[in-house]
Amino acid sequence: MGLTRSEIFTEEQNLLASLFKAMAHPARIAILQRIILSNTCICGDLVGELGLAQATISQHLKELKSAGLIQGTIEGVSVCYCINPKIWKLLENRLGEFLGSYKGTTECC
Amino acid sequence: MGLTRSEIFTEEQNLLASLFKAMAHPARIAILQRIILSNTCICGDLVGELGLAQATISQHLKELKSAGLIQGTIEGVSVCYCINPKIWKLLENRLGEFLGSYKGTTECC
DNA sequence: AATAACTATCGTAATATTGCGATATACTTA
DNA sequence: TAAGTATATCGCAATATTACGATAGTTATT
Repeated sequence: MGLTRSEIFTEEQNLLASLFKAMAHPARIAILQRIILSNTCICGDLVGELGLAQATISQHLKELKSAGLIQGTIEGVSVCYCINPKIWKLLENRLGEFLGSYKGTTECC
Repeated sequence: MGLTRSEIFTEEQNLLASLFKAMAHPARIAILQRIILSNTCICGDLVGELGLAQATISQHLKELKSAGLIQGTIEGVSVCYCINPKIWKLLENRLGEFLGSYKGTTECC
């Protein structure tokens, strides 16, 4: 008990859910917004700006990275993160498809 | 500790995160897909189709409902759920804005 | 009124997430 | 090589999520 039964769902359902999950925290939304805003990649700036501990920021970055939403490259002593364009495009497509599949035409409840 | 610090984020960030969170489970994606597919609302059909216990389905429906994504009306002995068009539109707009704010023009990392 | 059918809620166990201090690791510079 | 800077990881505590059996509540049918 207490464990998501991924095996009973389709790959599409699991994929969508995992992408949503990666973005299901305000700190991670904030991080993504910040990365998008300053097109050029940032890193430890986030710690000062978001008001969360360094360990916490690092953990959120790790989650975004393992979901594939961002990528990081070591740049000297710091790490430069940026959006992963490939996954971002995929996200736009799948999400657009999913949300667009509802045509709010017929009233129901 | 162990509690999301919503107060340090913007309303927009918290809103997006909460909507994502509501959809961050394959069962809830499946439920939404099923509701969208059979335009007319369903209910206990989900229990038989998804392979999760009735209590579990009910819990997921409650989460989708409290996030505003779906709405339910009592129809005799059963409950009829359907998409909440207002929130769905809002979701489409906000998400489109958010995802579209990234223009994958300049290479970075 | 009694029974059946459907859904919601309660209680509980297992697992996951969130946040942070402390520490480890990696690179740079003096 | 030593010190400094930046990031990742470990370990832990608090809280949240997931799943389900049991049970309660509600409406329909007999």
